[in-house]
Amino acid sequence: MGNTLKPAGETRAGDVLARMRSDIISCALKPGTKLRFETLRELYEVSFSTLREALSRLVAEGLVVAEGQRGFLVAPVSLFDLNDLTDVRVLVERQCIKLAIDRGDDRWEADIMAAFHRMDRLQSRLGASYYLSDEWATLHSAFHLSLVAACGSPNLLEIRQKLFERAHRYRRMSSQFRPQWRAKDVEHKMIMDRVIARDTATAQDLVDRHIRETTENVIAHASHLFAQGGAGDAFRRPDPVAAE
Amino acid sequence: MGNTLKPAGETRAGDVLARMRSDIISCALKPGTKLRFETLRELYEVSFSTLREALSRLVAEGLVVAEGQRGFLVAPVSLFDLNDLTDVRVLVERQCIKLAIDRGDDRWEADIMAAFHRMDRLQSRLGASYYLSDEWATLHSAFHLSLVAACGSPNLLEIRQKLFERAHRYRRMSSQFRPQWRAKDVEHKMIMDRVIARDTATAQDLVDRHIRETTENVIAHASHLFAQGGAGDAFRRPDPVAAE
DNA sequence: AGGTTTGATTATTTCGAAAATCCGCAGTAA
DNA sequence: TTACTGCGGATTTTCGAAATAATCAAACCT
Repeated sequence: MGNTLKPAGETRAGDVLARMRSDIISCALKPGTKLRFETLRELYEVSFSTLREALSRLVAEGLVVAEGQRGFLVAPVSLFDLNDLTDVRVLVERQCIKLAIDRGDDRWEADIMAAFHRMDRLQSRLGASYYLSDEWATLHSAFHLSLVAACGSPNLLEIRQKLFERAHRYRRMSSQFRPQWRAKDVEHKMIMDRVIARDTATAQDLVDRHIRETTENVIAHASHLFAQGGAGDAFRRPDPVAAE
Repeated sequence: MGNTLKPAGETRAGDVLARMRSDIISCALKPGTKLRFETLRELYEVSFSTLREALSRLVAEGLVVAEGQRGFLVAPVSLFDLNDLTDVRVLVERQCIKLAIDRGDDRWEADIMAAFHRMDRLQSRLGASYYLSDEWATLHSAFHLSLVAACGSPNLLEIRQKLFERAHRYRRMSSQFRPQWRAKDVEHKMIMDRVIARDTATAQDLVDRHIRETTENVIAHASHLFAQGGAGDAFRRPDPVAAE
């Protein structure tokens, strides 16, 4: 049991994967742009094979799409996709909440409170613009995961996590414009309370609203970014996205 | 608008992907087997890079799991995974059915009947052992897809399709032993009738039972194939979410 | 003897060049 | 003009070898 702890020992592909994911979510790589290998090779300082590896994994996460043998593309954003994504997330999250409340134990409750506390403390420390911090995003993700971690379904959790990551990009697009995140603080606390009180129906409804209201916020403040022509880009004109 | 204009132009990686998927589903590559590159390179007659490409995509489909920097593994099967998979499929399929019935048009109804007819005719032609045929499996898959094709949610359909593929491997494991598929014929017809009649609740229940009964059948006849050692707590580890 | 380190062996990951493919454009014919 | 065909440049995909990491076993220390 010598090396159970190796957070530093990461593969090069894993490193590039993480950097590209971050760049895509932060829109440093804009939605819809073509990903040319030569350009990426300079940008991330790796070879073709390593890039291909990272690209393949990002395709699996839905952040990159493969265009046959015509290369790769940053997954486009659209109003349609955002709404669809939201509906699927609500379906999955409601089920996760239900199962977690049915199956969760004391340890699970404690983990939720710990995750909330960490997120809450960092919020206080960072002040008004916490929602721009990558560190807060991580704790926010961990909090929502802790709520459903006890659901007992690895398959559901994996699906949920992928959807969460994709939604994260949309959230980020709006948060850089106008922060309407103030109300989210209390919402998180309310959700935690109802979950730990094992009030399934109310907890589900709160999470449902939590997700849908965030989506509406994004649509209100950032939808101009993905109305096909609007986004300015330094490289090429965005291709009209194939309908299906 | 026809984007189905390239059936011949396939990449080498795509070809290997298809062959490996087929071999995994048919259990020619047994669950839990370590996939050594050198072996695979001889078996499929391609190079490391091409293999890696195919492997990556199979990981995305859940038919192969990656073990850090310790190579790849055919995704193990277990009673736990089968039950979990079934529950998630029921959740997703019920929602798909509901949405499709809400949103489907005449064209959708016609497509369902066409898909059923093709499946039904092939069944008659092949006789008693139709369920072993790859061609029938394709038509069966197409029939179930046609039922939900009008649901209007690309994200949900993509998730559904991946789950369907994984379940296919389990179905195949039992069908090679003892065929209990006789009743499925009438079930398919009943489901089609209730869907086209827009009887949402009944259609959902029928599909629900259709899936769960198949799972029970698999457990009854093939579970001895995946009772490897103890409980499957060491199976399928996706991305560890960085807590800190 | 038990447990740990060292070193050889095996397997995976990464690399950059070579082959295959795609895209745009010019030239030709209807 | 409009549509078809064949070249030239650019991009992706594939290849096999070299570098990196993991595995196993024998030797070493306690």
